[in-house]
Amino acid sequence: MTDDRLFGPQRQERLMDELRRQGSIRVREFAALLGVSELTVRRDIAALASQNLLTKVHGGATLPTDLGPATQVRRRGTAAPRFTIGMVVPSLDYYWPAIVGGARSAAAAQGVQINLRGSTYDWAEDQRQITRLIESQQVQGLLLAPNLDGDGVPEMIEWIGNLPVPVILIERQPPRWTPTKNQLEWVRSDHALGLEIAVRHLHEHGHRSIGLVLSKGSPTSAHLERGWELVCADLDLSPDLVVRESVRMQQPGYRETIAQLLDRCRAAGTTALVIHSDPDAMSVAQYCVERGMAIPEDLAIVAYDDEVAKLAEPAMTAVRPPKPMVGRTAVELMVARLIEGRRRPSQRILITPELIIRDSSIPHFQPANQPAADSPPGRPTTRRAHPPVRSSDAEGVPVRRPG
Amino acid sequence: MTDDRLFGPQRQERLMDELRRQGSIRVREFAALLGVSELTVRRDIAALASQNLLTKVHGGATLPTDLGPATQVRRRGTAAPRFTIGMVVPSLDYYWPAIVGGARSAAAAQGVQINLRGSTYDWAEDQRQITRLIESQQVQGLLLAPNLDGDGVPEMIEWIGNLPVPVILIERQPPRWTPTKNQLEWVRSDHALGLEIAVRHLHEHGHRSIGLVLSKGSPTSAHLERGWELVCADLDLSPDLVVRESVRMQQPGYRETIAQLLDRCRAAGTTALVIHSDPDAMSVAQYCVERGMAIPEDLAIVAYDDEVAKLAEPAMTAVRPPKPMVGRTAVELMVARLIEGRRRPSQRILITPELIIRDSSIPHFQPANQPAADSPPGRPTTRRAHPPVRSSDAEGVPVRRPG
DNA sequence: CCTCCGTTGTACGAATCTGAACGTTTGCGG
DNA sequence: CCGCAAACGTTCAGATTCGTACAACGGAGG
Repeated sequence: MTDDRLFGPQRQERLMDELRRQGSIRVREFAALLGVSELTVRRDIAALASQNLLTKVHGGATLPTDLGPATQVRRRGTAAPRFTIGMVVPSLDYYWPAIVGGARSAAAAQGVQINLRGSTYDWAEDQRQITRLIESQQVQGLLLAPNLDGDGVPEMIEWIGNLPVPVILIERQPPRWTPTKNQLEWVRSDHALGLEIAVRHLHEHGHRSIGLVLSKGSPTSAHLERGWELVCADLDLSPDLVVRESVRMQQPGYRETIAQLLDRCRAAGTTALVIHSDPDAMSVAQYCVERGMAIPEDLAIVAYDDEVAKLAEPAMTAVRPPKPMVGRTAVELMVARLIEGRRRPSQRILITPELIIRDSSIPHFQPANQPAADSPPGRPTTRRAHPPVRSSDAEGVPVRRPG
Repeated sequence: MTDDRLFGPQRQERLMDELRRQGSIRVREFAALLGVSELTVRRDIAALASQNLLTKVHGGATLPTDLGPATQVRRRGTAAPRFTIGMVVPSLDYYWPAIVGGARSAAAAQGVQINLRGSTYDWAEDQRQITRLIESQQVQGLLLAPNLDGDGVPEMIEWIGNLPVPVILIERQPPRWTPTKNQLEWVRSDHALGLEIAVRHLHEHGHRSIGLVLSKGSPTSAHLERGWELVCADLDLSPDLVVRESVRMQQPGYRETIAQLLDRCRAAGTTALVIHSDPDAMSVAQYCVERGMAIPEDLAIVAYDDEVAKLAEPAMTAVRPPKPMVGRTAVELMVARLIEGRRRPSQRILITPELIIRDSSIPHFQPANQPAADSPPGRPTTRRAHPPVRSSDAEGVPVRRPG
């Protein structure tokens, strides 16, 4: 509670800060913001302009631009400078719609536009789409999700890094170091951690032999497998029971695969499974029910991914990758990048998936609260400000941030 | 405790302390606070300003900044929700002021307040400060940087995770998984990558035997060492020449340490060093100059950290950790967390350091004279080479195991 | 006890910062 | 092309702050 008034240099620093954030400043607004006269703001702007730290324009100031003086400061009311961001995702009907949705909603909030292209998991096709977007001259930035599993990754990264617009990878992680001036930025779900959360959830409820079913060919699998190894080592579990076959219904021979899986479980005394892709998990659950196995009691299941898990019977406990948040964060990061330019340090962001506890992992019980069966070590009995979220509360209603 | 009168140096220390806490000082207020005359305060400020410890401004003083000095503000009258964020950092006079500065400026822009506490690298003291902040009931969130090197880390993490307000760690990375409903969030500089950038810079300019000097006891060292191992493996360099002794001037016996270091360099044919902490790097550089070694030509040096590197002679090439950005990002993340509540998925953010190329790593370009004497086969041109990048070695990108 | 010297406090003119007024310029719409 | 409204910047005035000049205070040493 000192004094609201700032020193001149502080004011100027603040102004530059706002400028870097917003891309432009209007004299009137900034004067009101700081509670100083407009004249003072103009004086500050003049001083900063004389050092080439900003460009004076009628109505305010903008970041100094190499491309000649900017047009005109945005009028009040418009939320932000308008950009168009290109987005190329490998699929428009699986996994990605939620990410695109998050990106769109963030774009709307930021006053920018998304130019979406569906591609495939093939790099050549990606390249085609990207080239087309660039050549259209309509996009100032790109959100990409190329497949980084195959060969030629360094070449891909270099090609991407040399595009004339900033790029942010979504749900992809390039090599540690990229041969570009600014390291390539990315935003992705931390699937390894998501898997770990699932396994620890099962472990906390007494399961000591846990298996993992992976969908072959998904870029996610690699992360899941890594998380699997780490968590098994930490919890002293055997990491051996891993199946790398899709057990989805459409898959030919899926029943045999499931049968073999269950045999292995029986042999190893395994009481819980984490299954990648909730349709696969549902497939296993249904098979079990047909065979007379009770789902949480005889075999606990946690699905990885939460597209349809809540529709299953019983409703599936599932790890929900933060897809909308990935899209949203990528857009916000891109807007910041576009506004602040290449001097902004690059960021790499991991977002944590969420465990949605439903009925396939722990027995459904009545409101009368009973602590988990046998609680392994590390039960923080401290005060919980907010109780953990149970299934019913996860309606699938996306949380939209205000603004 | 003592008599109410302080001696000059004590007063100045107090002033610096207040300055680091508040980001700025007003002569009138500080004079009233200490019960001395304003003139005395001005004299103190003038003295400190002459040592570049602060920047004198009309009405008081601010922390020194690169350009147009100043930082913090308090915004008023706008509709943004008001929060107060507690911040506990282990030191107020080394490394952290820049982070605090970034946090303050972001806080100003977001219309929130920072309640800063200086602590030590000792957990008990941290705990005391944190408890005090919580009990004051004045903070809605906490930015913490506890020392995670010693024992009892799981307990610390759990204690932190059960605080009644959200927490974000800055420049610290807790274990992969934390036993809280929402995984603990953090924002930190990617020092490992920063080191890699430094090494690759040297590698690009022809150096094939590179050494590393680490400051013992710094939390940063572990990250640097990790980056060192990774980059050496990638570039096929020997990772053996690592010194873990401070070579700073104050250090007793630093000259012997440097002498031994240079002996090892000579023996191994090492032509370049990365040295943690720019004062240490300057110390080595000065020693070399005294011994008649030319700095970029006979031994290239990249300093890690960029507090004073630009003041050296020759000006030091340095890796600059993105400290202000770390502070800023943490505040922005906290504000988002406070607005959106605990349903917002947690994020972990890595920010890339920046390589500031000055004169200690590549020969200063001279227009008329000879090209660089007989430096290693690097080109003084600015064209960027494209060093090889191995594909699947990135941290977090697992190698798929057969069977 | 006295003097020397460094530090601190008071006084006051100079310098700086800020804001209001007002004539001039710029941008925008008809 | 013209006119209006907003934005700009020069000028002046009020308030605050700065720093030199000089006096007062207190400890160290002779």
